Amino acid sequence: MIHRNRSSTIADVARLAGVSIATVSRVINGNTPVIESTALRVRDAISELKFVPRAAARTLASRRTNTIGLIFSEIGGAFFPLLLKGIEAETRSAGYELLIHSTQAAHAQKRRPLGEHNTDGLLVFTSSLEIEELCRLSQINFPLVLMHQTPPAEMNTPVITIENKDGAEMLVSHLIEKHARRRIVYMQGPEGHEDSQWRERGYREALESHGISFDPGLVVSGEFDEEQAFASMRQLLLDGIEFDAVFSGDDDAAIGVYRALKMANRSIPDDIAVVGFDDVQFSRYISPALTTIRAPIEEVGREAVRQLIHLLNGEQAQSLTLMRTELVIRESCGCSPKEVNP
Amino acid sequence: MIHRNRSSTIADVARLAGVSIATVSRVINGNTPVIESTALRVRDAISELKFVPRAAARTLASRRTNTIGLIFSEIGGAFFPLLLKGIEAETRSAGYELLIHSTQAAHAQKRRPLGEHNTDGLLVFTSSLEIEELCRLSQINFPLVLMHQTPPAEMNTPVITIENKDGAEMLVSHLIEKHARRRIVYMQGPEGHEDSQWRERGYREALESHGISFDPGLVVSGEFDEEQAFASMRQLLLDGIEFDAVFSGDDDAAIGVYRALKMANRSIPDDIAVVGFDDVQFSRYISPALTTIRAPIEEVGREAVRQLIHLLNGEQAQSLTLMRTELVIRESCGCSPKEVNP
DNA sequence: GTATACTATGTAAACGCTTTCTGATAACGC
DNA sequence: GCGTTATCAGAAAGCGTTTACATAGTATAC
Repeated sequence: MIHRNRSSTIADVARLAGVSIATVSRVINGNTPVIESTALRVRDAISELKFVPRAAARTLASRRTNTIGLIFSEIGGAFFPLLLKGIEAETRSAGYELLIHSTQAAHAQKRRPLGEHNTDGLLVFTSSLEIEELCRLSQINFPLVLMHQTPPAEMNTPVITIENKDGAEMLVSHLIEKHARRRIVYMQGPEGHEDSQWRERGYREALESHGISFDPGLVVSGEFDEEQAFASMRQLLLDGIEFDAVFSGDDDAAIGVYRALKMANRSIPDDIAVVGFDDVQFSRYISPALTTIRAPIEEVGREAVRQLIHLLNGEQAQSLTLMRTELVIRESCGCSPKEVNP
Repeated sequence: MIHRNRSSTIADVARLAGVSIATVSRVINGNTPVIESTALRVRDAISELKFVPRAAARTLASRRTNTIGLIFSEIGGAFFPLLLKGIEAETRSAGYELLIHSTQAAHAQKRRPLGEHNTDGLLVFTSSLEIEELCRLSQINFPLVLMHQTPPAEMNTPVITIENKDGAEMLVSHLIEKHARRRIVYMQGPEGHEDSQWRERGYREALESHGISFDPGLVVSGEFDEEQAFASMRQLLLDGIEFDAVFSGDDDAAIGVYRALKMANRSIPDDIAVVGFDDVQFSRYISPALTTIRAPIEEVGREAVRQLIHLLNGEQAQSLTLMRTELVIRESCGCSPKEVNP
């Protein structure tokens, strides 16, 4: 067994190229001019020794980690891959590394959270970080960008989110205008969930602008969750509440609604129209295909990174970025299919 | 504007606690005994100053990054979130950080890849890293664990993968035994894809053990992709090839198969039974619900991390870990539904 | 031709920890 | 009581870079 020979350092390169380590550093970083002939010798030496600078040493000396941290609470959601994809791509092309962290219950306290000690800036998804820590970071002026979460009033942290209200309004208006629905159920997401609050606002505004009065009895809990939506829908049916459409809050909940309605032999969309929100992968495949709202999740990720990079460069960042949402009409609202779907 | 006051260092803590920095370090790392009364003073000082050690300085001094790298090629796939979830959770509970990297075309060369310089060990998913780099890392004895990819012969790198062959065999045997299918199409994945090769082997063995001779005309390209599967299936139908079942290679391809069959007015499963592989989220929701194979993806991720940790601890790792797969019977094979699905 | 201003490179001091070596004190055996 | 061994804590030497400062050499100005 050969000992793992300590890999080469900048000093080895300097020796081989016959220059000082400072010059090697300059060639690598390209921030100070080095005469081409010298640079060439250095580059040759680098590739001959397969030299790769140690990230830790650079960080220690330069006080920049070259790393962005991402904090989120759940990997589960169907949109997470898209978000991550956008973040990863943009982080990459900005020349940063990406450190990720979920704050699932179990290990929360065990780990040192991401922060000044190992990242240059942080991307925080919804409420995955305690307000307290958020404030601390904000106070020490640590670069921070929030996604789908408005910061406490005194913090001036950039936020990227989607047009929840507009999306919901489009959906509900479509049900009212094109399908003459008047008694539309809204299923709320988890308590205090910002996306849900905005969607509810859009729902209300759509009702209002069409002269339909708001009926609190039509707002139930769906929790953005199939099972909870199923239970709430059954209850609604058992209670004999009358309604002709359901805005399920999100696509996951729509599945629960479908199950409950089918079990009760209500036809979708003839008896009850159903619409979701998110346009996750399965939405086009369920039967009838789900009318929903598509949000540019990947773009949310990219934009969040861009704003963070602005902050890292000491530039001004946009304090609120709202991404446009888009109505995706399929069959569950009562429109006719445009294509064959399984 | 207040200057961002340089955050406190180990020296500040030492001063406040009236000890040397060495003692502070020992209290933090807990690897050398420190008398309790002293330790207490140090801990108080740490929390008073809100001291958090700089990762870079620790890494530089200790030559351990405390970080695991994950390399993959595509975030897209439906199983990626599960894999990541397993990896994240296990990494976390082992006390490591997780650095992720995708090798999507565009930025591949632009970035310094993950490696010795910024991680302690690497998790590599399928063929996301060039063989060359893989060999280099292996040669310098860098801790490496592969997922769903067998290493080149001379490398002795641990591999975690799933029982592709057994799964395929279960599926095909089920079609033969329970549904009396004899002419079963197999749709291959991408050229050289290991999962696909094993699935094909399972397919063949199932045929053989039931006395059905292998017909190369029933093996077509599906590429694990909806569109490609759709095209291949249409071609098969146009060519008038006779078959009574399709093993689509994976669930994505099954969607394409569904579309082609419906378009040709062939009933699933009465005319043609269809089975997939992976059990992604939509499989239970499409109609008819897809019979498929479920693999413990999350567990693959966890196990990969565990093996890597073994390596990091200088212990022996298992060279091959095969995760058991499970037959999920729904309707598309011809079995009757057990529950109401949308 | 000397004074001046650049330019390209070298020197050496950080950066903030871990860890080896060493010393002081206390505990122990006899 | 003295020598020996444990135990705890400090001093100081790195770890491998970046970068402020110094210097030598060259071009520019007069």
